[in-house]
Amino acid sequence: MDNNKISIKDIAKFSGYSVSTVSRVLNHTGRFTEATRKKIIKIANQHHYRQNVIAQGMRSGSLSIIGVLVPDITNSYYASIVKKCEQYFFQYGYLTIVCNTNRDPALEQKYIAQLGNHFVDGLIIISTQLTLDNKNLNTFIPTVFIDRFPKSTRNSVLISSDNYTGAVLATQHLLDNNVYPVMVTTKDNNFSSNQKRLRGFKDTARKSGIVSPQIITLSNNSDNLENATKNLRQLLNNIIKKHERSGIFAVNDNLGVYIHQIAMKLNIKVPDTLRIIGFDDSTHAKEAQLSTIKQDINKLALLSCQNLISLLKKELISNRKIIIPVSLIKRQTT
Amino acid sequence: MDNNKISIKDIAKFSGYSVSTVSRVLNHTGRFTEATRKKIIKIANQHHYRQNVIAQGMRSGSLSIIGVLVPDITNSYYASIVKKCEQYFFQYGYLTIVCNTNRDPALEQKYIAQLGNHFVDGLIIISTQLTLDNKNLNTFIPTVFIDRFPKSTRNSVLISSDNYTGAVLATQHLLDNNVYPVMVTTKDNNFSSNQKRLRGFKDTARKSGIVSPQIITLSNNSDNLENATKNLRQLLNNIIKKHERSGIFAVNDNLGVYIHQIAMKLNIKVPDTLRIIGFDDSTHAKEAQLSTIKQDINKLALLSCQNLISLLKKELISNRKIIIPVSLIKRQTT
DNA sequence: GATATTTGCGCAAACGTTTTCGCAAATGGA
DNA sequence: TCCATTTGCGAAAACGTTTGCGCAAATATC
Repeated sequence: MDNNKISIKDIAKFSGYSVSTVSRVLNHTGRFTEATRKKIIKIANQHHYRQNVIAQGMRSGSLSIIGVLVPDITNSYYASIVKKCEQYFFQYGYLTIVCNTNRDPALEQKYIAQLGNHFVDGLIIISTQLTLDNKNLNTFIPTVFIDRFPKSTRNSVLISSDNYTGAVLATQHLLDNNVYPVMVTTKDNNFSSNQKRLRGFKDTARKSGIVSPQIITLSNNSDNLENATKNLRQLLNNIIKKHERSGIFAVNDNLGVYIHQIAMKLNIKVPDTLRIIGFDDSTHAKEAQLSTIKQDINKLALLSCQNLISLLKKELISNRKIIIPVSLIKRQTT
Repeated sequence: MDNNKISIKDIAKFSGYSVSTVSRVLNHTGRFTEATRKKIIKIANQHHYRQNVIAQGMRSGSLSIIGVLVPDITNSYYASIVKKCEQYFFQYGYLTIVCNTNRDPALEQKYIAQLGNHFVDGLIIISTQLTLDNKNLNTFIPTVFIDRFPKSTRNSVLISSDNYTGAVLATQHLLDNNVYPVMVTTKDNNFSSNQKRLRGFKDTARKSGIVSPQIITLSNNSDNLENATKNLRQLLNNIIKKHERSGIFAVNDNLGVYIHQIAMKLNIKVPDTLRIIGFDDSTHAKEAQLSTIKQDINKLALLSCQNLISLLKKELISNRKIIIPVSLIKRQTT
């Protein structure tokens, strides 16, 4: 029985034609008679011939694969991006290798090193490192960085949402609600996106006359919120004691939803006593009816894909740092 | 400047050694002096040599890639499985190509055909087709099918949760609550998993004396729940009018959570007037405090990976159809 | 010091394609 | 009928590895 090891050579042998003719027929290039085409195709089908992309890649120098690195595909934000990318690239003839870096810089490096061995034509990276050690990126693989950028890059495009303006919108929204704004964030604030959100909050609060805007940094990262619960209860109680009308700007929706839940457990009325706004517009936020700043994930993903394709085609790229507008979504928590 | 096109040949030239010696040094195989090793490694590093997996694949016949097909990576159930698989396979030296089949059988076929061209060593498939047309699977790629199985398979392992028993547990739980059980499902019920859940419900309800158990099939699939809202409102009202204490067994958590939300909007008290139980134990269910049947996703994914690796190693596999136990999770909706 | 063994390394083939070049046969134009 | 062009197809090289084989030099054995 012929299992899957039928090559173009075998077909050449069986059909009596040469390897080159078989190749031309199979690729519909060059010259051949309709008669030979039929014979060759027939034999190829009979033997369940499958083209060997490895050998093709050997010749062309490419496997037509794109690598996508995300911290954790279980997170709906990353999942959405990965899905869009995968579907977009498939239309352009690329398959997508997905890597969960698990917020581990060393693992991220491993993946990049591995993918750098001529596996992929291009990369989409949502990095977990503040300064991406680009030792492994010096193979100059065309790369689109989303949200978090390495210090210096070559052959790449940087894309992110407008985190600063988003924070301004959120803070201003709280101020417009006539509440005292407090920002709650996590230790992950070495991410450039989080830093921009902090800055937007501070600037806006100061502009409204608050001299030293209050920022609460929880000790744990956003994955491990449970551990921060005790702190959070105290903090929430403190906040509502201090200002009779206060509003929390949570650095992301996960945190915002979590704060909302704790407030409910503490019988703190939202939005009457406490207002809450998040950032991201995740599915969680939708379900919890959390006000938030909406990132245009579709646009983000689409632009990432388009720019990567442009990089691959070596087209001229005018704007190598793209900022995508965000918008305020008012829901029940403000 | 040497970009990323440095081959083992170039290093041979630069170092004065032969290609074979360079290869042996780089792979730490065969014989060579420490001195030559140092020289070669140095030159390789200087020129940023990266091994070419395509050429290696050419020789070995494999790229060490696994393909994972899921309907939609945005769904947390599939995302969890993909993540586990990807991480497991990476430890074993495999990268993972992820494909969103988008519940489109034709697209699924396209992916399988593409991956069949010697791209992958093995496949994990959560199919969207009732009967998987295995024309493209006759390349005998080792495959693990999760949840939904094709009619006939070769070189594959089938794995799913115990959907039947899960449905029995859910239904019995409602009966134990002394409520009249109604099952709500969607048009996706051509999936073998859903069919098993239906059967489990019917059997259990009948056993309790209900002659013709009530099953409501919503017209739209689980992605498009909004369109079913109007129906659902009427249905819920009908149900609670008919039986003073009723309980809904939703075929999956998405649907269960959705029903819960609508019930709240209709001011139907849950669990007092209406009890609800879902299936899957998704994150949504946790957040909504929905009672549910918990699938052991970790075990499911782990066994899938282990069995695929076994298939790849051509190990003897005793059990080619694996059923994973489920358990009842009682929360606030029952 | 002669023989046997080990060591270090090079040669060349092979993996499955695609593509350039060239040649013979077929076709066209007068 | 003769020459020019077109057509169909084959030979061979190339892509970057790995690896079996062999050979000379180095080392060990007595």
